[in-house]
Amino acid sequence: MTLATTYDPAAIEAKFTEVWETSGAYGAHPEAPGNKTPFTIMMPPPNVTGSLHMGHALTFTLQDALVRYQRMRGRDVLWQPGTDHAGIATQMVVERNLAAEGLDRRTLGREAFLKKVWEWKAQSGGTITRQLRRLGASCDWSRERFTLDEGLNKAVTRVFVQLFKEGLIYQDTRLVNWDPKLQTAVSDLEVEQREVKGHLWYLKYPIEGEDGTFITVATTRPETMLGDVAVAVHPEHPTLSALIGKSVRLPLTDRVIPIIGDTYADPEKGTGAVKITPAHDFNDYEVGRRHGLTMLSVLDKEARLNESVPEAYRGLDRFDARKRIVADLEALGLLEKIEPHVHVVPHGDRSGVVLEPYLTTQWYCDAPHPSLGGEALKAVQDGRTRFVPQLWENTYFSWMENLQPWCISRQLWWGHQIPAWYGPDGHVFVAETEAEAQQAARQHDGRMDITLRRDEDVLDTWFSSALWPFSTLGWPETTPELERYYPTQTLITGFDIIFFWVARMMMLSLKFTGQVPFKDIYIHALVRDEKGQKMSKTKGNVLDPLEVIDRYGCDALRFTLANLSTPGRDIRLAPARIEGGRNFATKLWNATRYSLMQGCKLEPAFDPAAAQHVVNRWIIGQTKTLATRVTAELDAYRFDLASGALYAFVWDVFCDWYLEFTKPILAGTSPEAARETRQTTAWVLSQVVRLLHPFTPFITEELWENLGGTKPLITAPWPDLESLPAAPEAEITFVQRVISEIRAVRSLLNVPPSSTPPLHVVEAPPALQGALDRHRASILRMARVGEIVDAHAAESPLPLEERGTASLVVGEAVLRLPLAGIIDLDKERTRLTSERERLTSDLQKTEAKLADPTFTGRAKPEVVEEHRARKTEAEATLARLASALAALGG
RNA sequence: GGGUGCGUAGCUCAGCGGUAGAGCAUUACCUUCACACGGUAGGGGUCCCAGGUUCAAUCCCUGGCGCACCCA
Repeated sequence: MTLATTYDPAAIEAKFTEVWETSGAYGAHPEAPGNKTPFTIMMPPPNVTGSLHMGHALTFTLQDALVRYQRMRGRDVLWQPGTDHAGIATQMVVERNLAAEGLDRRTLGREAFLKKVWEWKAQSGGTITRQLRRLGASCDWSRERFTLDEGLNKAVTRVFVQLFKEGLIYQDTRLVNWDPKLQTAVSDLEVEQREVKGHLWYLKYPIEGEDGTFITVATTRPETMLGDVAVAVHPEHPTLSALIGKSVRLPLTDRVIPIIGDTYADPEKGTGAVKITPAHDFNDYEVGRRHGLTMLSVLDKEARLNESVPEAYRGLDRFDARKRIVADLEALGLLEKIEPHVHVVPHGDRSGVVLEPYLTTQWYCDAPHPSLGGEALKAVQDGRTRFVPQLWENTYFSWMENLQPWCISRQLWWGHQIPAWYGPDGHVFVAETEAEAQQAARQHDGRMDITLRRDEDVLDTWFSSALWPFSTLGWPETTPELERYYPTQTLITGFDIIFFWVARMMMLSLKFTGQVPFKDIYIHALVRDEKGQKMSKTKGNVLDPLEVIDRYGCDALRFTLANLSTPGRDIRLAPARIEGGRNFATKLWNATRYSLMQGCKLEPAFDPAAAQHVVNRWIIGQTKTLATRVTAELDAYRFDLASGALYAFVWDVFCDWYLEFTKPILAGTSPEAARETRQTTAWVLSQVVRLLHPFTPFITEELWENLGGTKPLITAPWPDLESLPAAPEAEITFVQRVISEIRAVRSLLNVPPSSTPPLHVVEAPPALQGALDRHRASILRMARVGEIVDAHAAESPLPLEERGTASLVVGEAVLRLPLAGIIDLDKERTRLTSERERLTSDLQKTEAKLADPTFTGRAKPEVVEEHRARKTEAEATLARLASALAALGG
């Protein structure tokens, strides 16, 4: 079989994507596990209507690498795929589409609207999973789940009802973060605090009964003054505290509100007095509760002023109202001053609009409860679940230790509708089905026919994804999958959803299964552009993974992403980096193509432990070292180091040295050595493609097939080379150094590539002489040397200086390159002199250390020993250099 | 304001108590029979600054300075 001259990723990718999936290679096997240990990893479900971006490419590359690795190690792997309904995001898209047709969801009605969303899902829902296949994601697609499918819906309902029964889900009326654009409540996590340049308005409130005296309050939101119910000053404020107990007449209204004492008013800030608007500010809300103040809501769902305000302002948008109120106060002479002011303002992370603290009734989950957040915190503290890199546990801890009740209801239609029904008297019945709710209602009410109204709201999408690790496996049923694959081994995800998702999975998994959902949580970085900026469509700096795949190949992208995945550091991805990955793939392709051309073919009977030729024994030992290294790095989630080790091996060891060393053997006179070399080459390549397969699955599968692999590489066992002998290093290292030295000298002295001078051996102990003999052909070829001769036999009557000779000192060997008429003797002298200077300076440092009794006394013995050896070697090399220089009259 | 991480070659980053590394870029040479997406050789670094610990600090500690992110 021969390989195409040029590597064409597209054809290979299409072929194996198809072959792998249809062959069942991706599937988990609960029914016939044999003696395999399960390995489970949950795919963080992407938005069902989303499309693949570079962040996905990274996370799924790493997941797939881990999964392929574990599969090759003989685990029964379940990589559970699926998608998320992404409530707000999806509903927003569909509403936008409707708006383009001049429709809106309310005129359409709930049922018709949901039909539209399902249509949209049907239309765009397969996009991301198709794209994941192109990335090579080897998940068990036959088990794909969706957060709104029937089984998951059942799990969500079960969990909601049980938590409600335990009092861990409850309704409450309090301030929430309200998104006036989307007209829904959102959770604390969906709030983005943005710093904005605003103003501080100083408003003068007339003191009741004392004409001409005022108290001044500073506010960033003058429009809320219509909802003020008090003015607060610090009880120990030197001047203002005297006003406590008095009242002010609230301008623009006819209301009289009290001046109260509360430590919330900071004497150092603003004027020392603050207006209190409990229905529109989280801090004021607390003050209001402490003082039993009324909560006066002055905004409606769309953040327009409502009927509680004087008629002139009703219906005004909040920002129009601000201008109007400021103008009116100014006209009344009640605006003291305006200062520019930078402050943080909450924005909706989806809608981007300014959020309003808004008084509504919502459903809450008691996340801080010991049986939820408490357990989730403990599980990481006691190591049942481990973060990798570990530092992320601090992020997790700080969140878990300050948990707030989680607002789980959303005023949306796309999602899991809350299983709660209201009776005519407003009593709420929470049940898994309407029939059960009816029954409970009958008992409550005593009547047979009661019309129940279902709660219209849906649950936060993260509520359903929090159940993902077990709901996808069939819970609440006790399925074989749940028994076998839960708890899972590893979760791979980004740090941005530790709170949103990871923490909540921890809570609800522990609560409902009694076990942690995963043992390891591997947190990877964010992909940024080459300047370190977040990729975003508006900035126009996105790299589309699919375009990258088209251009460079999927393996190039995957390898590059894995290689850049340094723990704790973001990835700066530039096209030049991916080019590097592509070049690597091409290099591997060409090396294999060449090997195949040489007739290298996998020989099942080949025993690497029995190889004879030192070059082969060397590369086999190097391969063993590589396999050990890659395995260890993958076990430690060091995808960067594992891929880096493979890169260095393929390029610097296998291609640059081994293949070059084998050329004379293959062209040589010993058929036995040539045969062994062919088999060794094929064997090494077969190990390398296996070790690389998790990173670059497509090209390795293709190469493997061509090398003569019988069963698909995806199912091949992971290399275990522990029993092989270590590499004989010394001889090959010496030969490499000889070749490198000659090349360096030639380059420095501008010896033309076409000239092939002889190499004279002046001095060499028997072992090194033997090495020079054994590797003669390689040295001639790789260093472009004409012949290797004994210097003493070859001595010419002319002095060295006149002949023009370059000297090489390689360990215990001294070699010469006679370069008569070619080299510049001064240059050679300079070269040797600077070499001597460098060594002398090193030697002096080493000697100084050894002369220091505190060093020899306190340093570890092996370190001292190493310095002694260093000294001995430097002295010997210097002596040889000195005689070389002397020969040149230097 | 609280917290975390990062400052190492022109760029992007490894490394780590015992004489500084890679990739890319760059320079010179090479159409050497796998590969120019290549080969060979080279240049390039007060390892942010200042103290401290240590026989020994790029690495550990303290304090700065700068950058990024998270939380309030």
